[in-house]
Amino acid sequence: MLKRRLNRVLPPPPGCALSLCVRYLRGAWTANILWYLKHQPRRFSELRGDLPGISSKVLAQRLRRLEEDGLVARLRARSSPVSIEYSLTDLGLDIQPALAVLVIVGEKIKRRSLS
Amino acid sequence: MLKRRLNRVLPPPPGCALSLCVRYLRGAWTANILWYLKHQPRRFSELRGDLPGISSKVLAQRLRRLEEDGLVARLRARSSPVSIEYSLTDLGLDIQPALAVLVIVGEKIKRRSLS
DNA sequence: CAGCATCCTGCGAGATACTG
DNA sequence: CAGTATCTCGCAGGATGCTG
Repeated sequence: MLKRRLNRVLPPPPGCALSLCVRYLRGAWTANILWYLKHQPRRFSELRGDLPGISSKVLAQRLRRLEEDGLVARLRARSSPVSIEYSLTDLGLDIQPALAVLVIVGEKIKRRSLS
Repeated sequence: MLKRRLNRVLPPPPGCALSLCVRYLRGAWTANILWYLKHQPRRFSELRGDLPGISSKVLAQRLRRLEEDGLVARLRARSSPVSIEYSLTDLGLDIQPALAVLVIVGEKIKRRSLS
């Protein structure tokens, strides 16, 4: 059956740069995954440790989409005990400043909600 | 029936500042709505014009959540022809720099995908 | 004008179990 | 270790129509 990847969800929001970028961060975990890849490549189970509560299914899904979107690269490091490293591509690096600002705003929000 | 608002979606991603902030931008239109409120207060139908393709239902939902989250303020401007103005709160202003960076990254992405 | 009501689709996510 | 399979739930969003 023809799979209808018609982009029905998130379909015709204005094609401006903001929507373009936000689209990459869809999903509750996506931004955090990119954040933990900032400093070094990480393996699947390392990322699962970084993100307490994520299921392997969701992590695999997010990583797969990030790879499709060209933000994350996949490298099979070893094969005897299977080991796969995920790292940021150039595009993934480009998006990091945006995440940094989101973190700063998030901390402001946190402080505000405490007071 | 007891409505189970258990926050099942987006529930226990690490409670870090990044997740906190990303939570406010959930939804395809949210970031754009905030963006169009940046320079001046806007009325409902003005926003609908700003965001070609959005339905009034979705716009009303997003505005309501933004109001709950404390990012947007609602002001009944006139009552004879009902007119309601939406504007950014201080918190809504705080998040603007993050959106600005997302726009810049989005433009980089756009340029990259053209070449 | 500024929405709300209703019905429907598709995706993100959780839980659990299983595999090479 | 790095996933896949199956099931269920809830939300974002579209379409259409209606209201004060």
